[in-house]
Amino acid sequence: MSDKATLTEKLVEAPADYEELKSAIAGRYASLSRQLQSIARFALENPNDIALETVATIAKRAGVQPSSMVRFAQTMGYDGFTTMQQVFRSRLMAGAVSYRDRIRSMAKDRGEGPESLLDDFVDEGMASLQALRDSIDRPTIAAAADRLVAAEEVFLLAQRRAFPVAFYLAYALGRLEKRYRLLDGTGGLMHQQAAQARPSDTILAISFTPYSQDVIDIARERSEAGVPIVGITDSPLSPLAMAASVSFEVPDQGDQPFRSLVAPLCLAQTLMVTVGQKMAERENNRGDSP
Amino acid sequence: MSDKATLTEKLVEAPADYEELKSAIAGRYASLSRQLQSIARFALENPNDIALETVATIAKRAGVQPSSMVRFAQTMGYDGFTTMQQVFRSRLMAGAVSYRDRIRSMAKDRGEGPESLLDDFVDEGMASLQALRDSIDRPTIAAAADRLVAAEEVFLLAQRRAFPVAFYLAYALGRLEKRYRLLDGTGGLMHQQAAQARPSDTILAISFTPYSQDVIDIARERSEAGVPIVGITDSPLSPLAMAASVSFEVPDQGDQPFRSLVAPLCLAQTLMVTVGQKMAERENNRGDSP
DNA sequence: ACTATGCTGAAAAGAATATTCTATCTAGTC
DNA sequence: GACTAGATAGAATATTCTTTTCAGCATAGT
Repeated sequence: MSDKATLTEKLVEAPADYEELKSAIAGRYASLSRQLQSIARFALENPNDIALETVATIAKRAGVQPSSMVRFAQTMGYDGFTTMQQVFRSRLMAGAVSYRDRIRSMAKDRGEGPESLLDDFVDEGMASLQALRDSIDRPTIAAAADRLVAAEEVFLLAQRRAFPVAFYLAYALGRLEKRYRLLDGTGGLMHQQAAQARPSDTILAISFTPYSQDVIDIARERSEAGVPIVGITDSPLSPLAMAASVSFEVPDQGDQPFRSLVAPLCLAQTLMVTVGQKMAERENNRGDSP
Repeated sequence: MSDKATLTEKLVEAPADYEELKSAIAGRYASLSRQLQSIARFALENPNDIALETVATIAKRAGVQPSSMVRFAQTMGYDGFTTMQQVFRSRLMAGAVSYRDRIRSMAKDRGEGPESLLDDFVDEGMASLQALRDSIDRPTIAAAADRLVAAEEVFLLAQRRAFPVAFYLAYALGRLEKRYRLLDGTGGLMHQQAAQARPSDTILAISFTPYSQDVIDIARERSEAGVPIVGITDSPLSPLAMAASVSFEVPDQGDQPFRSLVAPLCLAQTLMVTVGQKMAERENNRGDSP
């Protein structure tokens, strides 16, 4: 008779807090049935719903039957849905407390050191985004996007710290089906690669202090050869800004150990979506009046 | 007879959010009966209890009868306790979700809705930073940093959209004078490169939906070979999280055209600075007691 | 192709909960 | 000191929610 553990199997002990539950779900995910997997995903993505709503409501929202929710809870080792819900509720309470603390410390007028580095960098990132919003000229974005759309090919040029931005741009341009070349300098061929850029192309160059000599040299040289340059840099006085026909100056926050790329990447994202829109428009016009 | 509105008086309209309710209670406090006053005090002091517990439980904790709780809710203009409880529940959620809305309304306070895409993406970036702050477990950062410091070499593994993060990490590790290898897959040698990772090393892998098959395969394989894996991904259910010994789940905001890297990069920055600190500590200790 | 096993969905049973009702109590007033 | 209006406690009721059950269905293995 003891083998009749088919239903309400409590082979597993029930996780007592949310962190445990999360890893328990992750660990057993693969062995769950398809529907139970979808419930698992829903639970991890909407923990607040699980905490506050009733089984019927949650089930509807997740597109399953209430009984399946109960089954899920039992599979995870709880004796019913209600028991599992407690875990989600305590998570909510713990979060609310720390949230309040955060408000309190913010209200303390920053006279207080944050509790962890993460808070520092989140604050810093938010500040640099605000600065970006305030300093970037909207028409410049449109102008740069126009240049990129008009270009036959887009050459992406960046080194060191700025390189991730160029790579992100390459990824985006690829998805937009825009021709591009990422000048990565493999095999020391960067100058040769760059030399292929013609006036019908556009170079999108990114560089921050300390400016990469290669990037600056290439930008200057190609600019003189008549190739339009769109620059993303950190000061209107940077040599890149000088060489560029259109340039963005992303304010650079202070002297952190490793400067953040948050602002430049946000700008890059905006630029790419703008390019995408303009390409679509152009496509439409071409279709309308051929 | 119409004057028999003595009970269930709905003379007052029910406050719709917690702030309103709070001031409504404060305003009418003096005119409440003694017991209702004590309930009012309890409610404002233990809003979490009101949100999550049952009437019976709350009543016992507050030292009154359940019916008194109902009467209190009705006095405040709700048609029952349950209705009032909703307000307390949404307060609890407000702390956890919808930073979007909060930021939007902050922007609205400044007078204006978003005029350009840039404003949209700045908002979005800030929201994802907030979500990052709330969802990342601080001890996990320390654990991951310890692993990285202890590693003989750090192998960086990422593809496509996640690659900029790996590159940024490479840049930072280089500056920290920590040995690393960036698995860039040049010449299709990624698997071979990765195969060199030994248990004394650590692989730092980054992958977001849609997960790169190569990254997942390598992480799984090396994990089985005993190499510690630190993962940065977007869900506890991602195959990368499963294979990793320590993993971060960076909440992924909705369905933007090109997903932002703001949050992962902020996390990467935090992780690198933490590693730097721990390396310095270690160095000091070694100097102190040789 | 067939059987066995496990999963899913609908609905009914069962448990818990909120709300209402009435008798009782308290405080203020004549 | 009795009376009245309002508030309270406790039990009864009605409602809502969770859980179980069972039949049908899909899946995988023989």
